[in-house]
Amino acid sequence: MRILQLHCEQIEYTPISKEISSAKDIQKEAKTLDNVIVAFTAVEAGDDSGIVRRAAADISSSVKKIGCSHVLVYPYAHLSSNLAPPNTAQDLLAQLESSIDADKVSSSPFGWTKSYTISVKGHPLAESLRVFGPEGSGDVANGDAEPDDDAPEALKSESRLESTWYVLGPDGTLTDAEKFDFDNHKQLRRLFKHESSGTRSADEIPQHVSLMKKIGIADYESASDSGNMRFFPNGRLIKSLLERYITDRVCAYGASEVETPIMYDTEHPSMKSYFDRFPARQYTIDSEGRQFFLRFAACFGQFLIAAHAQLSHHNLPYRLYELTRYSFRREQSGELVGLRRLRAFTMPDCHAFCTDVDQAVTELGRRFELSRSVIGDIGLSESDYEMSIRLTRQFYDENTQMVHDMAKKHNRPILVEMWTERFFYFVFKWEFNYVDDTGKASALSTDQIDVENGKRYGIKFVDSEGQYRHPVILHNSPSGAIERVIYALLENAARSSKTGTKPALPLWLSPTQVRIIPLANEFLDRAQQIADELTGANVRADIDDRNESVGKRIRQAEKEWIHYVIVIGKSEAESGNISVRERLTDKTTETDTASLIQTIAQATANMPYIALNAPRLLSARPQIMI
RNA sequence: GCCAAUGUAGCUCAGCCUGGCAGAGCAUUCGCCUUGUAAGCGAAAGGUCGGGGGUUCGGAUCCCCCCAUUGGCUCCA
Repeated sequence: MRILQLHCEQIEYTPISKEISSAKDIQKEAKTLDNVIVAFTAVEAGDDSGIVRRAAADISSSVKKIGCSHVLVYPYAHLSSNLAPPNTAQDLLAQLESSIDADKVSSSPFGWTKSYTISVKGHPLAESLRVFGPEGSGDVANGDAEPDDDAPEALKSESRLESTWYVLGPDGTLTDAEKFDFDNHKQLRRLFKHESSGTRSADEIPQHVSLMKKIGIADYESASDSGNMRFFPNGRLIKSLLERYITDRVCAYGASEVETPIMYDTEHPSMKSYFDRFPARQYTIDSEGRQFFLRFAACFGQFLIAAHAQLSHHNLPYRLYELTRYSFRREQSGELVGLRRLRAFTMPDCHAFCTDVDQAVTELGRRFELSRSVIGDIGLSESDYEMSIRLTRQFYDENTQMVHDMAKKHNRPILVEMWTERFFYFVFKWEFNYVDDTGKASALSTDQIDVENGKRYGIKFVDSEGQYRHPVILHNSPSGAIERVIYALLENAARSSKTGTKPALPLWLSPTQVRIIPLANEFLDRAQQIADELTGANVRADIDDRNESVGKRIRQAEKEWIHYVIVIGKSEAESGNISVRERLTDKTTETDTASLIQTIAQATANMPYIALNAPRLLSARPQIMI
């Protein structure tokens, strides 16, 4: 049985014509009801009185919570593709109507096509979908309703979730977070407040929102859904470089890259029980009567591949990797901000299938080092992020040494949330969080020890004694979402400009690394030669050949955060040298192309190179930057 | 999703309170200048004042609804 429950200002419906012969004859007149909970109900094959009782109890509890005591039961076949026979449905609907505990319960006619107009109230409990199956199968609640008796196990558990907050020092001391002296760890205090209480104070727009537009990285696309960004050439280039770098590193660590579908059948047994564990907001898509959801991570695709593989303990850890473009999460509209929180985002997602928790713990250590190294090479320093750990007390007691080793490596205090029992699929999880100047914390890198999904997805390996066992699974994103990395880099740039340093992107990510400015048209050929030399040495160089003053073109290069500017005039054309202005030091030096190439090669060593993603001549380039 | 603020030229914003010709700077185009390290000079073009409805002789301006962005709440697998 499926019930779409709507708290309405008003509903007006008019019976039009009989659809089935067993429908009762009635008068075709319009009916209007005000302030009413409308329960659009589809009775499905296999439904019985027990299910009706649970559905009635659920609606009754909504009546109490919402404080509206008029219910309209509205037969609505369109909620299901697996309907009960009409006679059964009519019986059960009548039972439902009489079992709801409310001052007034009415129903609209069964078996008639009806036209209706409806206006639904706007409050958190106004809309919810309930699916009631046979006893024990787990009912599903969706929408904004609070967890109640028919909510999934995970939600019920979460509401009585008991956790304690600590701070773990590099030396292994565990201090009650409330008693910890945060004076020298201001960002960690912000993280603690953000994670534990949820109260924040920010009255300014995060800096990266204007920066992402100003330097031509990304923008909102009003023709799409909120939280789906468009990336301009500069942004696409930066994303490509980050994606390539992270993918190379994950493959070098030992993962095999795969590609999996972005949509999955909601009725697939593994998905169904996963949803029951994590009823989240998804995009859904209909195709020939099947309903699909857009993936919110790469887990499903990789798990289904692993379930298909013939695994033995010799193969483990088995590491799969995918760069998801995209992962989709239909976050509430009020939660979306710039590049920090999106509905469609790019995420490196690497799973490792391990024989047991011990092997998982060892593997986790390797991935911790990988993540630290990746996040550092990308351009974020250790002081830019704070670490947090979530774990069960039992896991802590059994793996104290490993947790303390991580703390020692991190070498700064770590925020710890410890649960008395396990509610989620993981027993342990660490995260690096970027804390921005508005006090918001966002997770970047993360890894988790999953002790549940091996079984759920039927992933098996043969152990040394010939027995089938389910692996323990690690879920790692070494960098976090790519968009979020760009957000962190931009926020960092904005922060440095507040302290008097010029804002900049790391050189290896700069869309233009060298700008060449010919003083007059006659020097354009020489500028082209230099640009050719630089390009040949994997340096992104372009030429501002516009008929503008030198001052203006320098200023333009400054606004684009271009690290090196070369001005070519008469003396350079004659001497063969170049005059290079280095933006961060504000110094102009006379040198030659080869040594500039060497300087740049050293500063971008080991990082990938992708060619300029725009016409070389600025005169040929439309303006996107603001 | 809820509450609040904001939405005017490609961008940043004035005008709105107190209704009466749609404005500025930057960017764009054209012309002049032929440039030496953060804005050379002049002119032109550029508008569904977020969308819809209402009040009014007349609405960017007042009222209602909707959409988007941002902040707070909630949420964040």
